[in-house]
Amino acid sequence: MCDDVLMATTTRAANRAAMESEIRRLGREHLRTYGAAGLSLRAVARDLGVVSSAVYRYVPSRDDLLTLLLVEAYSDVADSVEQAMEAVPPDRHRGRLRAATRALRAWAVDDPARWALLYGSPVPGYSAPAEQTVEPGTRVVAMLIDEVARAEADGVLQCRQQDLTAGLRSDLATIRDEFGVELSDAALVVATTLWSTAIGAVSLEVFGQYGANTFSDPAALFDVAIERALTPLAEAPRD
Amino acid sequence: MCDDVLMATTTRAANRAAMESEIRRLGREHLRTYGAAGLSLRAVARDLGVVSSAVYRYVPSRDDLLTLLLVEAYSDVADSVEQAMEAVPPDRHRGRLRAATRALRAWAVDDPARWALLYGSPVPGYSAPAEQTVEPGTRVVAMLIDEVARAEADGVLQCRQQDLTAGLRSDLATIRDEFGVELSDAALVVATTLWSTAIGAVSLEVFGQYGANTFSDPAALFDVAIERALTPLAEAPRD
DNA sequence: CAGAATCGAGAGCACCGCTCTCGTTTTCTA
DNA sequence: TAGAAAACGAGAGCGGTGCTCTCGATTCTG
Repeated sequence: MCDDVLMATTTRAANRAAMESEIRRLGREHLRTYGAAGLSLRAVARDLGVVSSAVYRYVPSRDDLLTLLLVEAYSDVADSVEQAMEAVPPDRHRGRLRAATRALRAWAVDDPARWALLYGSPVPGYSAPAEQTVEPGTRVVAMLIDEVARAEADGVLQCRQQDLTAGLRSDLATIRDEFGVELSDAALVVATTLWSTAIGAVSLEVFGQYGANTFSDPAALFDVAIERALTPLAEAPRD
Repeated sequence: MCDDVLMATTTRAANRAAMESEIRRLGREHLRTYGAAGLSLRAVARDLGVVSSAVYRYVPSRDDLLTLLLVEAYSDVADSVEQAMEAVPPDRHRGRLRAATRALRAWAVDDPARWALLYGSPVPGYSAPAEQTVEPGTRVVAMLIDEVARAEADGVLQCRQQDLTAGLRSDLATIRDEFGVELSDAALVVATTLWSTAIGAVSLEVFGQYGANTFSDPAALFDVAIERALTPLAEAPRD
């Protein structure tokens, strides 16, 4: 009896857990295959062998499933970047940044649809709930800023001060506070520019802007663009 | 009679022309409002005061309308960039490139949905026909490359040669041929990096990756990122 | 063990892209 | 200028979408 009750209890809960994880899995799969706007709950239901209305027991709406996958993707790419950075010694700032951007690109190339979900055009009619997406969504750029800050602290960042508008100065101050990090305006500009360049280069490649068969070695092109963005950082020995 | 015939003749043709331009206009409007994936021929038909099947007399399919708007957008942004560049004297290469990227950003900020159509995630299930989109789609980057090439020819481009892989060298050679322009590998890297940075910075801003109220002056941030990408170019007098 | 919560199925609503047919109107041509 | 041909708009229809509601059946719980 007790066993029965426990069985029964776990049966329900286990079924629910299995269902939810299966929906996520199929969601990822459909995202990969059909893209964000092509994500269809009915199709997921079909693959699940269940009628369309049934999935609404587990997922409030299509947009909520999208949010789920969005948060998951942000976390995945951030984990991937983090892992790549940590594989390089902490004092090799340039090497760590290089590894970070390479991991970013590799993740995107491996799953273009999820990259599109994160950094592509917003899905029409869908706006990601900030309270769920901001934290995982800022992890990557936070790591870049942090690394540049540590490079500056170590005195290996050589960049001439640019003329900045008062508005921009105050914006940069806000960001500094937000990420809780100490670095100069110039260093912060280096970090955000690196970020822009990386996002731009990856998106151009992944979204097919280079044309079908233009580059046989897009990774090499990506690297030289990143190296250009990294010029203010001194090369560490054996970097 | 002759008048009648002419009237009649023009009535048909004029009606068709008016219809087609109205569909384009409504297409642009819907694109702006609902995004690429939200572009619906039925909705256009409704706004046109006509039954849905009627618009198929003028547009073969939804995707063809999308292609139409895509080509139009590529041409618009290229025109805008071209105009901005031509407003700066031909010898001020850095100033011209600055003006070009600023025009690019201004165009995108003014119409984010069309920017998304050009440089955002591809619309699922839709792939732009290369024979129609490649030419207008490469105009902007062609202008950037051309300007950098002329800067190098004028001897105002100072960039140290990077180590490039053999594959990348041959890719760059292909591009040089494609655009029919003479410039060094290093200069071509400068140009493509500038392009990446510009696209990345604009997309980050327009797609809302900076967060809702992070930057009060995103144009200033864009400018400093571009200036960093433009460092290899000497400043012209009074630039 | 009975009441409550949960579940899957199914019908239904409004929307989508797209195709086909059917009268009407306009244009071309003999 | 009269008749053939082309173009046109309306409407019905097909299969797809997200999402809501109801209705029995199952499962949990007090």
